[in-house]
Amino acid sequence: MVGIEEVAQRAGVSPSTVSRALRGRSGVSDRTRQRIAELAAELDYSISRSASGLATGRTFCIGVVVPFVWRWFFGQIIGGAEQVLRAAGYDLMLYTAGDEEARERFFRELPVRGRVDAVLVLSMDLTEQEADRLRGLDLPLGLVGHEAEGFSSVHIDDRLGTKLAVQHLINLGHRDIAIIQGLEPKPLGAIAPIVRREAFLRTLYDNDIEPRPEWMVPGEFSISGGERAMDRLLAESHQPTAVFAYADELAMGALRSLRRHGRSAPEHMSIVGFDDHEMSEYVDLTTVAQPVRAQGAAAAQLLIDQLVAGSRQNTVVPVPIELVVRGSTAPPRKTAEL
Amino acid sequence: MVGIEEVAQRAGVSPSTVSRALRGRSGVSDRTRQRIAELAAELDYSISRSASGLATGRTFCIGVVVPFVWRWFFGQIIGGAEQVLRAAGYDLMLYTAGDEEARERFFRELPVRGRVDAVLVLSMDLTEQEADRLRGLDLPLGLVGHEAEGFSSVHIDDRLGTKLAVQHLINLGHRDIAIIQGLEPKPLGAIAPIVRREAFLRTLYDNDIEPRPEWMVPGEFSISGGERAMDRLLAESHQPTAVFAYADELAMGALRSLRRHGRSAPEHMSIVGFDDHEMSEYVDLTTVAQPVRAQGAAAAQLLIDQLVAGSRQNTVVPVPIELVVRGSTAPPRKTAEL
DNA sequence: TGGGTGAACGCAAACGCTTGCGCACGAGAC
DNA sequence: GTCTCGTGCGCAAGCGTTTGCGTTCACCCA
Repeated sequence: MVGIEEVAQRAGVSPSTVSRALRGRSGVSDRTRQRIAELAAELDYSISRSASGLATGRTFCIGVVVPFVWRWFFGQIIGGAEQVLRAAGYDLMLYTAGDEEARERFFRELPVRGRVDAVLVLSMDLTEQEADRLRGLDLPLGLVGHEAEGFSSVHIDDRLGTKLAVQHLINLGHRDIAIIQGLEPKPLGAIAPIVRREAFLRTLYDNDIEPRPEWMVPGEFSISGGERAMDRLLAESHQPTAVFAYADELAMGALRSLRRHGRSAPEHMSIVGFDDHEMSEYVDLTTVAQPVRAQGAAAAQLLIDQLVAGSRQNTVVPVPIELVVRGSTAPPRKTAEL
Repeated sequence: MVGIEEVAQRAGVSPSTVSRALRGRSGVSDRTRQRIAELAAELDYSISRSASGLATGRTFCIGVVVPFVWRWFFGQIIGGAEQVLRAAGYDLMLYTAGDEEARERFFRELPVRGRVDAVLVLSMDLTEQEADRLRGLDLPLGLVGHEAEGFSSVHIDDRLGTKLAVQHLINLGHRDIAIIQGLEPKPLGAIAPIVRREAFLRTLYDNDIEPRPEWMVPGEFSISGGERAMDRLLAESHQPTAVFAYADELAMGALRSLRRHGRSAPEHMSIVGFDDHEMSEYVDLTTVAQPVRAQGAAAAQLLIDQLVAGSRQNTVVPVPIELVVRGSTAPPRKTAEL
């Protein structure tokens, strides 16, 4: 492994000059700089990140905390973020904190300490304690999904999205509308489920529809979670004519359950999801589309901006959403009771 | 940020002793060690990774190189790997090298240099040059998907998997079988497409079936890629009764195309995929199942083993596969020409 | 009682890079 | 010809840990 010393010797200059030349600092003549750059390339010199980090206090690394890597949604965001970070010369360090144990451990040990220059948190509703722990790092912080004090953030309007979806159902003539909610509102859950649930209720009220508690079922965040949720709905004596699902994956599970019970959408029941998952077009699901990759990219950019500016100014970027009407929603059958 | 010096002062010992105590080195009395541990916890001391890395030459970081983060398949593998790495005290640094530009850049700049203790490459067919570049790092190397000199690896038997799938179709009575191949065999592509294609041909030959070139269509690795591929097949004057798709995502696209053309599987055409994607059960797709998360975990473990042993011994772990028969395959219609 | 032994710990030199400061030198201004 | 100033560069002191080696001290055995 060739070090800065060797490059310096070959170039006939001191290590300081090599350092300055390579980092683009002033105080080096163009001729020398050029020569050093060539020499470095020729020798395949690569700076020691540890040494550089020790000397400067910067790691050129961004920590990204995510509940699950293997969800399409998160993969997209990470992909978007990575592209921006890479372009800015930063590496991405991945931390998953899906289950409670991993999460507790992450915030206790805070393995990002001294490893990263900024932290990006994806779609996790942080407890005040967790947020504080991160704020204590004194690093630029980013958040995708909602807002929090001390964080730059990028997020959609969950309230509006929910309203778009539910109002769409109502406009089609539905009044018997169920919701498959996200995770149970636990302290460790995401905040979006709560917001969407409230917006769901509000939209019903605004249309003089009385919600029925038995039509508000929780759904674990997965296809099979959605399937089980729909199973429960179908087990009710009186069934809704439409369902709003917290996420497309839940909606897909609902569709599967429907099919297993010999029903289909939208003939027997209309279903609308949220996210516009890659597969949603495939299964012809009406949904609320949000740009996913772009959110990751935008959040990463906010952090980079802070890092290059050296300032700590938190920004909030709203993200547009859109109702995409596909084949899973239609007016209710006259003979809804089948 | 409290450093080792402060812990040392408060404990009334030298930094050396603190270092030894915290790293579990011998030469520290149990009483002192205990005291230091408590003090470190109390002060929320966190070691400077840069400094430690500089002194030891180890980063406790593993680089993971992946073509795309947002594919379900890779997300799963990364998730599996992360869990193992985290448990062993390593962090995960993510590098995506999906398109040619990113890939070329990655192998030229080799940003992992001096940043990681080992490198894990996921499902990328490395050119000899690329593999050499990595070998030049003189670090433990891991590979998921196939084997390569100088790498520990974890992979399935693509040949066998393909044979299982195609033979299944033949056993059902199909003789007019098409293949939707993976990426065109480019230098930068994966090696699996080539292997599966060859195994496909061999299985046909072994059953005295003559392959038809017009029934071997390429498919870009995505749902819409599969859709376009099936469009091409359906445009042929003489059509196959069954299709083997390189991956489930391609198969799903094929199903979509089929439906768009007013056909369906398995009535008009049988379709079998590869991977057992999360969604495959949902769309009732017959496929070759491989454990995905487990492969990531196993590969990570191979690297950890090398790192703790300090030796450089490459191991190859074969991974079992299994044909999962679902509803997308059936015997051909008598009136295949519809 | 003296010498040997091992445990517990401190000293100081790395590790490889960065950067404030100082020096030399040439170019201009007077 | 002196003075000033700016440019280009080297010196050396960090940055926070680790670790080989040396020292101290208590203890044991001859």
